[in-house]
Amino acid sequence: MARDNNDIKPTEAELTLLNILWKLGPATVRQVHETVSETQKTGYTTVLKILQIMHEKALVIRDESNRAHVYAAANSETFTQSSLLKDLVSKAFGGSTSKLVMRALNNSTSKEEIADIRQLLNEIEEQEQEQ
Amino acid sequence: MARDNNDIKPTEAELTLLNILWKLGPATVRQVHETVSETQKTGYTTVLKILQIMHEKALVIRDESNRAHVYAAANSETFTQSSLLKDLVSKAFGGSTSKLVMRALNNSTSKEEIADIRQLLNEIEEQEQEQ
DNA sequence: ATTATATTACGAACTTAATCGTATCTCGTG
DNA sequence: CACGAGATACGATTAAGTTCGTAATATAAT
Repeated sequence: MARDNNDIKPTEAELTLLNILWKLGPATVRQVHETVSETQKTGYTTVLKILQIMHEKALVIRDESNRAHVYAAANSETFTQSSLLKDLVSKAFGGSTSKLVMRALNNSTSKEEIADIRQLLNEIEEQEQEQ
Repeated sequence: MARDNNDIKPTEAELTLLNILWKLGPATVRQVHETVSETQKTGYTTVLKILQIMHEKALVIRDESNRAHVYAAANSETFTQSSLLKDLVSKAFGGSTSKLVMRALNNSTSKEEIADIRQLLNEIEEQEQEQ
């Protein structure tokens, strides 16, 4: 009742690699490892292994036509962000997205951010009007 | 660099029990187990064990003055929600709270919720004015 | 006091995640 | 064609999380 095709929650290490793949686009293990090494010390084979596991879980796709396989995120960053948010909403906010939003807003938001969010609220309401 | 006194991230099972404790207030293992049993089939000693581990981690406090220990969440629901949000913002939204908020708003929000959020934005801006 | 009952404590089993060393494979170059 | 560099595959290890059975303990009832 939650382990469907497209809704496997990435682990922490997996999310780190997904962030890199979203930034780089399709990339080899070597490229991913180089990028991850900028901020952490992690062995090459560790990165390889995690990418292989992610492939089994269908979190990434890979092109095996060349000797160095090329990995790419299976889902968009937006999609994954939404999944993670839904998960958190259901587990820590009693299913209420607006509660989550309000809690987040109380944490930290600058004037510009508030303006951006107001703008977005307007757009959402306009869209609803049209339907 | 993230494992301070008050910022241990509860696991999934732990969060389930915290939700119950926030709802019930201070409660015995039996009470927690009864509540959790409404939605899942979980053994009594499983609940006990998790609460004991949470006590070691200081996620809960307990009153041992009676035979049946009374457990209570160590941190408020609000505090924990904020912690979880900060964690998610840093791991999946590049540190941008407003990106998270906008993604959440795009997911699902009713007219009333939008109104509530607008209200909150106003209040936040007023507060900033005063400072 | 003895027994029954409810509770905590302890520890084992199983799973998943994360890490890495070693073995194996592939391909371009001499 | 042999070799070496660079790649993948495989398996072992460690740690954390989850679950629960059994032992030990404390309280209440007979």
